[in-house]
Amino acid sequence: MRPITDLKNDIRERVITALTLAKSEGELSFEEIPAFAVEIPRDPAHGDFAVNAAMLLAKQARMAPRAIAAVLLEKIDTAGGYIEKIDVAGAGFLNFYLKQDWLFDVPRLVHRMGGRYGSVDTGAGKRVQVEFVSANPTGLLHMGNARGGAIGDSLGNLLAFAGYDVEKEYYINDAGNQIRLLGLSLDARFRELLGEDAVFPEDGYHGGDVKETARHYLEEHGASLREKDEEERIRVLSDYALEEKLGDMKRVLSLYGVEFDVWFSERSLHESGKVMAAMAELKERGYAYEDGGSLLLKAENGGDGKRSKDGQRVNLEDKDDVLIRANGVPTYFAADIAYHKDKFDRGFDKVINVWGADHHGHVARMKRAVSLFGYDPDQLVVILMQLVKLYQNGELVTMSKRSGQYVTLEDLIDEVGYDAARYFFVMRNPDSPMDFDLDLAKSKNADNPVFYVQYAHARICSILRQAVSLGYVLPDFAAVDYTCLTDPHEADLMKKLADLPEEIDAAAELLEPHRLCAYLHDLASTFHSFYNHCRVNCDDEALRAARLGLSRAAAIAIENVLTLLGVHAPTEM
RNA sequence: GCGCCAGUAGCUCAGUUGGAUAGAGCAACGGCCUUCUAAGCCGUGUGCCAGGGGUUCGAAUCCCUUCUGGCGCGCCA
Repeated sequence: MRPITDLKNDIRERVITALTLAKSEGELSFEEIPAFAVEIPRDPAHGDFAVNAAMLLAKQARMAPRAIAAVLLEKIDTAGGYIEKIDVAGAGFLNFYLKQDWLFDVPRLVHRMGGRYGSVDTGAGKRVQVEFVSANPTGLLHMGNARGGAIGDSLGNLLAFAGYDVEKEYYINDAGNQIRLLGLSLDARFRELLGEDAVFPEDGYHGGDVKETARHYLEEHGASLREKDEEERIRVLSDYALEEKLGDMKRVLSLYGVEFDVWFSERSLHESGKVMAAMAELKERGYAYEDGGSLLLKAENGGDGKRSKDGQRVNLEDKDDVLIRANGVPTYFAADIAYHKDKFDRGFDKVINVWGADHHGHVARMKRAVSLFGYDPDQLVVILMQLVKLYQNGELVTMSKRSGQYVTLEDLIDEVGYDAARYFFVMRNPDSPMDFDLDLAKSKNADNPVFYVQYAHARICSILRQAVSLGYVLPDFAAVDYTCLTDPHEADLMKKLADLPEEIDAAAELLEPHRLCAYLHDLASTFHSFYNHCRVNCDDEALRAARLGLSRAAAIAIENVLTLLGVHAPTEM
């Protein structure tokens, strides 16, 4: 049930009927009806809905847009009663002014649907996978992961609310060189702890967390590992670290309100033979070839391995990519190909990856790889997040795994709180680089927009408590008569509430959860304004019931959206 | 060199997938609580939407181009 969509469709039908009629009566001449828009004008003075059909038709019909609009104005059937009037305005807009009756159904609809209000069925049960965070288990979760976590989790919730069947997945990079390097780093720390003069690997992980892990292993299992050979030590220590670090990541992500449906292990792809099987298939299909013991993926444009003078790649389409090295070890690219093939083999209609912008060079290759297995590359969508820069005391905080100096997600949650962290990250368009001012975020003041929204919710809860404490009996809000809500502030709030399903639909289709924050701010603002102009707990019983119901409906909408964002809706502040 | 992303008010950013007079928060100033939460409301002003071309009834939005910044272009992941 979507009031605004229903109204738009109805207006659209009436305009199409009028166009057809005008054509058959010879008043307008055109081949086909253009794809015109029925939209809500920014300026309320331009009516409730505006139609731009006349402008789009001008060339075909060889008439001035306003003249066309004037014809349509005569032809549009306004029977049915909800159209107050139609005007021709501006360059040829048809502005529809509606009677307000439809608005009074909105609060009732909100109360009937409750926690489901705003949900739509656009997704029609299609299966969507959202993969995000997927941080390397060699370190701690950092600001980039925090941004990805907020965006990915909210996006997953949003898509589910829009009717998709959603799975959230975390890809564990538990194979490859980095894990070996982690093992070497751990081994060095382990032996240091035992008083040996261990050589720390050149590119090793210097983070204090690695030392901690080595110490934990020693405390738990003793020093006997020292007697084993190096490969054994590395294997045991890296396995131990993986378990510990993954457990810790799950703990922190849980603090952050992020839970995954599936934790998918890269290593399992290798061990099950899926990586090699995918490579064999590429070779069979003629997309890959062997060269000196290694396997290469043929480039799209012939693949002569062309490079510019400075030795750098000319462009992605011209260069063959290595899949399996001469020593038989598959590259990360090979594993990722197998991983994405596996995703689609699992039957998802759409696969969404949330990646850092530093991986953007990988996107085109991955889409192509997917297409080589016969899947539609458009079904793979990669959301690239620009990087997060941390500032403290006005200076850039550099983050480096090598140096081991970075602010972790857990630090952030401790300092700014769970709600603010989630909201702050999802609020911004992923395309924009983000400067995160730690001092600003730490200062728990009203600068943070999440408080503004939460305050509206808490305020409404307080009003309802007040009503009860005054001895008012709260009616069934789904059955209240709202026709007494004639103040413009009340109309604005009902309209804003009616808009939620449209916002959900748009945000889900565009994969842009940050739109929800903009909507929340608008809704909260509209409510605050209403609150300051209309006394809710007034003496008039009918008006009071309607205003309480309207307020409560606003609280439901706020809570529903905050829940999608993984943010609490406090009942008092 | 090639590619991706960005450039909008003093600052941080939106901008409903091409609509009418470009918006919000912060910051500044002035009003509003002896009745529902002042973390709020109301009011005051600020823009060569980076520059230049083009597309059309209409462009911050689409195309081309220049400039600036970020990020990539590996038998790392």
